[in-house]
Amino acid sequence: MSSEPGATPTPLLHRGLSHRVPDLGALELLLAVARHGSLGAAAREVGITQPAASSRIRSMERQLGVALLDRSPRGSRLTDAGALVTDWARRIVEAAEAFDAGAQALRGRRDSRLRVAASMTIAEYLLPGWLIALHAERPDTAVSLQAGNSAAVAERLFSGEADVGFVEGLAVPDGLDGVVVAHDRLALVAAPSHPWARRRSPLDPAELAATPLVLRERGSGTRQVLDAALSAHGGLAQPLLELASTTAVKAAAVSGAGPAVLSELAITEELASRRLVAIPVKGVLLRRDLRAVWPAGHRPSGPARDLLSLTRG
Amino acid sequence: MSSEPGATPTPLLHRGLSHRVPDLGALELLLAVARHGSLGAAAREVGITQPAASSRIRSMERQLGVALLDRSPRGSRLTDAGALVTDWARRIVEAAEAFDAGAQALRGRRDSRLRVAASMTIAEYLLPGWLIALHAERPDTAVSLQAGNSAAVAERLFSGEADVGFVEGLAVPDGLDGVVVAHDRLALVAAPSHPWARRRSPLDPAELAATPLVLRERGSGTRQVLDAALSAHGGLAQPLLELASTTAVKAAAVSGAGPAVLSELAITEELASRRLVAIPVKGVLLRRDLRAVWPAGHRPSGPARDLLSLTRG
DNA sequence: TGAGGCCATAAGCTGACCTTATGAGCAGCG
DNA sequence: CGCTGCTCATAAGGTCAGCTTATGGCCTCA
Repeated sequence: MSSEPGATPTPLLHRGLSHRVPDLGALELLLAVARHGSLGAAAREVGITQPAASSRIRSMERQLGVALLDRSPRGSRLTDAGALVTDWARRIVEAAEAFDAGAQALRGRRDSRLRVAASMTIAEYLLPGWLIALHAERPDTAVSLQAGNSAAVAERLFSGEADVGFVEGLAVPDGLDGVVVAHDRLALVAAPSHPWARRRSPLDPAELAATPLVLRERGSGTRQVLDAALSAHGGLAQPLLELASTTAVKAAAVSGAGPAVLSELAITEELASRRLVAIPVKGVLLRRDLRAVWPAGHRPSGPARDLLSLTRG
Repeated sequence: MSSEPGATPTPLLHRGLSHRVPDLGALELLLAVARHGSLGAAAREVGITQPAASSRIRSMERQLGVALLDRSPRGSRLTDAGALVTDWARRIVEAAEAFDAGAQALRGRRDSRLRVAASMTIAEYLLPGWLIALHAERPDTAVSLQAGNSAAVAERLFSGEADVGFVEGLAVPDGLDGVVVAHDRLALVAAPSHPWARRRSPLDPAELAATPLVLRERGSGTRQVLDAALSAHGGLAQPLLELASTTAVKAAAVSGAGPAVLSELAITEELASRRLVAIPVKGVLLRRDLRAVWPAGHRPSGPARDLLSLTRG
């Protein structure tokens, strides 16, 4: 059993998150206890027996090294630490709900009642939330999702493979009608250690254009918007790095490779924790519209309409 | 083994999230595969054998009903669906990292190198992110966290039980110095079905003051700010509901009980998915400062300084 | 053509988590 | 006072997911 004596500088702390964070089932159980004020009632809600719930919460307390519940013969209430842990747990569970909503749509069969085609950014950041909301209002709507670029979305709409599409970009593709459902601003960001992070005055667009950046590859939606916005200021400099995914660009920027331009949607987490810092730029509108689209003249009805009414009220 | 033919209209869909979402270990493994482009390399990173990784990813694909990887004798790459799933998975893992950072601080012993006392809102929403960032820069800083209201934070600082504190509120408690590290705006929100959600013009403060709201109990930070802001407009009406936690208020608002006033920090998720809608209010500044604080004259040094430099650059 | 990367399969072990059965503490009530 | 009904805890036993090791096939490159 790995009884090698020396070694392991950081003692056992590096066996991965999953050994330090309770699994989803335990977190759901904890939320249920918080709601009901009782282990037994929570157990019933999640479909296990009371002893199972008792033991599971107890091993979670052992794992975390923190007492979560005040148990009494009249029920169980969260301790102060327990309340905090429960709130953090709720965020994991919410992320898991979004994952689940997305995964179900991805698996969705062709006979789904609502077939959605969406661009990557929208599928990644916005759609799971919409699907959760849709499920809350119309629980029996089976949704299927296909992700692709604007051209692929348009094609699926024309061929009848999709009921409604979502695209990001400057204009509505030919032959489609659409409404704007959200906006996405592009932000210039850098690691906090970058000199620009300390600037007090907004950056000049020409200076931005002249500086090599970490970017998505040519042809991506983000890159197009940026190209267009900076064409009046001398055009984009040769990129510092060209990467294939938003995630890769983000990782490069966080690790200090250089400044990057990314969708606000992609970086809220990083900004909140100051892994990245936004750098204001003077007078350049790095904004793009996110639109719901459908074949011209065929305004969506039924489930597609339900979905749209969620996205834009 | 459940070989019943017909039946089950919603087949087994209600056994809880944890049966439909892969566990954290599997998600971490997937992220590692995405990074390395190889099951074997990913397995090494997370400390398991290659066959274990292979089988785990495969059962994840079975569970989700979606192919995640294109396997080849030269490695494995994400499919399109796999890329989406991986992005959604990353959000779960990030939430888990925040949970872990918070939980470690909560468990932290008194001999930790950095002892933090923070108000609930800050401990809940901001601190985990800061701790992740701190850990990235100073991996061996052991942090302990105690949560409480402003008075408790001040007390811990005076008694030397804490090295630095974080409070929300209108003013710095007596005897403490501080700097503003972030702002928190209070927002008026309601379920999308509420009439106010359809308003085009901003609400009049007097009308807001006159309407019964879902609120935290008297004495909470949020409530104080709201009271102060509306005292000039006739004072707050009798609350519709008075609840003990931010979460409970949020849940009530989402379920349509009535309009509520909540911290922006608490509702980003709900706004993004339109489970809640923000309602503009005319000319009332519902803003409060979030401050780092320390005993007057004893500017923080060492680890506390490191933490502060993360929160405000 | 052999070395070294990739992935898949098979057989066997372990441990986490479930169940059922039971007991003990506290409240309300006739 | 003792019954009923709620709470939580403990004990004993079964099941299954996920791990390991051992192996084999495919592809590339020197």
